[in-house]
Amino acid sequence: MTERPTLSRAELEIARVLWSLGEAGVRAVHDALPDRRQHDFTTVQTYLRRLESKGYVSSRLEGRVRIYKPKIKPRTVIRDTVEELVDRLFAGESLPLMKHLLEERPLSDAEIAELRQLLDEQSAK
Amino acid sequence: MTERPTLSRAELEIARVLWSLGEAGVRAVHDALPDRRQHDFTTVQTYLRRLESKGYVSSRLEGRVRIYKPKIKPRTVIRDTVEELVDRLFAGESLPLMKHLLEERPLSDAEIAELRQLLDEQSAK
DNA sequence: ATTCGCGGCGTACACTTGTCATTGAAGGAG
DNA sequence: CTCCTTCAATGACAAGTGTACGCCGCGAAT
Repeated sequence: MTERPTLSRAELEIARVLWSLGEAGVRAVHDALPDRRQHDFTTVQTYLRRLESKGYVSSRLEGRVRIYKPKIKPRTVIRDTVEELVDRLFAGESLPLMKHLLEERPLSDAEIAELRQLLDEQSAK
Repeated sequence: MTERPTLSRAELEIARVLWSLGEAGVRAVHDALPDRRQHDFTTVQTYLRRLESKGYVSSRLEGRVRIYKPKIKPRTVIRDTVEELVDRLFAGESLPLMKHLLEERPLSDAEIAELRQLLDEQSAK
């Protein structure tokens, strides 16, 4: 089993942005971060470097710019991260987390419909 | 707004155990931890001490044993923690997290029914 | 009394994380 | 050519985190 170190909170966000961009240099990632969480350019650079040393992304030098590319799929990272959260905060039960989400964060009708859909598929199996 | 420092992953689990016990000394918390995550007694003691200094629990000396008691409700901690996760890993959208949970972690029929129930209440409003 | 076992309390210590400052090369503006 | 902007590459550093160890005192067992 390939044991990768886990990602810190800040690194998770950088990873997410990189997934959404596909591939990108430091500047692009920096600019794509949500306003309320602006970091210094070099901070983002450090995160990306660490992401690489932890094995989550790869990079190549393109001209004078280093381009980073995700190496591990979102799915995988999300699975690991969520599993750990559920483990620690909900004793391994995912239902309470879902209930929390439903109660705490309002969903649009469309979203509710979508969830119903998914539930149907689940029980169909 | 009372700004409390956030809890680390390990501290979250200790907090969860303490909520489930209501009040407890170090030994009780230590013994209530899941097998796969046993820590040294004094490690648990340290976590509890830190939880207290971060303002999440209070304690009193009862005889020669220090009893810890949660000060912040699970609800609150869960809200903050989940919100941060959703923010960083899902750009603030909770639906993708729900979808992930549904796809990745199988639910029993009873649980599915319970969720349907909740969805109904949501859309009723 | 002496010795155990348990818990409290203080302290430690390496590793991780968040956050930059610096230094230096490379290209474009003038 | 010279200056300015833009990155890359490093180095740094304080705070946070995981994980104890050691000494001390108390009450129970010998």
